[in-house]
Formats: sequence, structure tokens, C-alpha cells
Amino acid sequence: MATPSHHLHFISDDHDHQSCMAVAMRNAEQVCQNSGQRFTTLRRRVFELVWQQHRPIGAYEVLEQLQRDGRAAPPTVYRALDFLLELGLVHRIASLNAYVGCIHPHQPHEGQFLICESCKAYAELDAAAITAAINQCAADSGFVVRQHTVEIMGLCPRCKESKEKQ
Amino acid sequence: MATPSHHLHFISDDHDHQSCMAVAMRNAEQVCQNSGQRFTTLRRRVFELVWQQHRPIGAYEVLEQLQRDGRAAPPTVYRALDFLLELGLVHRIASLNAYVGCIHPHQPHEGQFLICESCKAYAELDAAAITAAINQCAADSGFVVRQHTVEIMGLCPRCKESKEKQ
DNA sequence: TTTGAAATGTTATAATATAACATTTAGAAA
DNA sequence: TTTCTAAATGTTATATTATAACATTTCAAA
Repeated sequence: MATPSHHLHFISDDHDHQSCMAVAMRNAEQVCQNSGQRFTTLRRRVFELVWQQHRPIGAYEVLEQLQRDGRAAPPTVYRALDFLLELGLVHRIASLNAYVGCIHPHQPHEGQFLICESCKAYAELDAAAITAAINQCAADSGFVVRQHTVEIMGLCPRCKESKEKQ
Repeated sequence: MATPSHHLHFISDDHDHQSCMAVAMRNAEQVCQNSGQRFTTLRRRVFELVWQQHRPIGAYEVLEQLQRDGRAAPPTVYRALDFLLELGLVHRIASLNAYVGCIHPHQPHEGQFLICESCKAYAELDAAAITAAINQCAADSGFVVRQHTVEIMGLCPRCKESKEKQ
């Protein structure tokens, strides 16, 4: 059996966050380099803080963390987040006003998100089937799709199990 | 050829807004009655204001309109909107922080939304194909879907045409 | 080394949403 | 019909999220 794309799945107990983060960081560096953008200390730090959570994090939560290092104000955070969003290194979850690290940040793309309402873990999909269904339905209405927001709330496998045990 | 479900399409030039609104209002009355809720003057007025636009409207825009009738404060609007959301008479567009009238408010449901970035018109879908794709992808990840947010931005047929003519 | 564009800092404020408590109102119960 | 109560609305204050506008710093190309 082939190893499944890791991004299709929720993190598990044996998840090695250190290495997961290191990979993300290297990817981010690469993406910045490829697009001729600077991955400054601040941007790197914000990227790190968003990733660290492995769940959606609010801009003001990021700000709080940043302020542990020293002074910081909202525009600092929002500018860094905007930068990361542009490059597709993080995504915004509109229904939560929150941000998540992108799990496969190789090219700009829009994902679909599964978000556990119990433990707040998320998974990012890039599901051709969903995109195709959306494009087909839009086309049926004569609509041209530029961008879509797909945010799916529910229970992740682990939380589902623990609810069933009760 | 069968008449297509009107809610699958964008409003056209010959759209009779008076009657469209009247239908929506009767539906809303029915929905309230069925659920034993009161369709008060305020709720009716807010429903009307949301519908009137036929495009997403912000809570504070609704408030402004309301204030033409007399004094009003944010909680008044948000409470009415929350009531209407609960009954599925309006929907919230998370990516716009805005509200739209529900186009087929017969039973609670979640729709998918096509929103024109040019003219702001919207269409509400209840596309089995999209729901099925989402449920399938979620199931593949062992995820149980409770609710989904699908907001599709792009160009409506009319705006697409006028762009092409340029 | 200079210098100018990009990045960041700083202050203020806009935009969206809710908490907490007071008052009113509509309809069920007496 | 009057009383009473739960629901609805009013009111004030404030929380939360996000951006505008301008000052200062930094970094890399010339």
C-alpha cells in the first residue's frame, strides 16, 4: 500500500512536530526564494507561531505570542500574515477569523479545510472531486469561478471515536 | 423543457422584485409559524432589509437602514439576524461578514453560494454534487461533517458577458 | 558607501460583534 | 379583563478583528 499523502490526514499521536515544522520552514524558505521575497525574522517568527499551534490561530493570539519577545502592534502581525497568505504559506479560515499553516505550500493554491469542532485540529485537502463539483455547478449557472472558500466543520477521527466510547 | 429551479440562477432584467419579496415574506411567515416563533415587526423589517438588496449586506448597513425609522443599536440588528439565521431565513457569508436572504427557506439547510465580485449579485445553490463530494472526501479522512461553508467568488453570467465585450 | 525601496514601528481608528442589564410587550393563566 | 411571566427589545458599554496613515529602520543593489 502506498503511503497516503500526509496532508489528507489529521495529525496522530506519533506526529513529530519538530520535524514537521522543520520541513514546513524549509519549504517556506524555498517558496520565498523562488518568488524573490524576503523571509525576514519577523515573517519567519509569525510563520512559526501559526504552525506551532497545528490548529487555527487568531491574529491577536499571534500578536500575544509575539509580544512575549518584545513590543508589537496589530499591523505588524497583519502585515506578516498578509505576506504569508499571498505566498500561500498560510491560509485564512474565514468562518473562524483565524489562520492555519499551509500543509503543502509548493505552489499557490486554494485548499479545502476540515476542522474538528472538538479538538480544533484541522486537515487541508486539495480535493479534485470537490473542485470539479464546484466548477461544474458554477458552470451550470453560467458563473466563472475565480476563488472558492470551503470550510468543513465536524469531528476528526479521534474525537469521533472518543465520543462513541461515551 | 422544465422550468429550472429559480434559485439556481442569478436575477435577470425582468426580475419582479416586488413579487419575489412578497413570496419570500410569505415563506418566512410560514416558517415562523411552523416553528412556533414570532415574526415580529422588527424581525420582519430586518428580513425585508436583507432581502431588499438582493446582494450580501453587512449588519451595520442593515443598522443604518433601520435607523432611518428611528433609534436602533447593534444588538437589535444582530439579534434579529441571529433569529433569522436560526430559522434558515437568511444566511451568513463568512468571507464577506455579510448576510443574504435565503432563496428557498422551506427547511433548515446549508447552501452553497455563488457571489459575483463585480455586481455583488449572488445565487444560492443546494447542489447534491458538491455536498456528495465534500462528504466523500471527509469520509476518506475519517471525518464526520456537521456543517459546511462553501462560498464561490467569481463573475456572474451578465458581468462575464460585459467583460468579454470590452 | 550611498541610497532608495521594502520592511517594520507607531499611533490612531474603523468595522464587526457581543456582554450585561433595564424596559417593554404580547399572550397565557387566573 | 386583569395579572403575570417569558420573550423580545432597548440601552450602554466594551470586546474582537482589521486597517489607515505616517515615521523610522534596514537591507541589498548600484
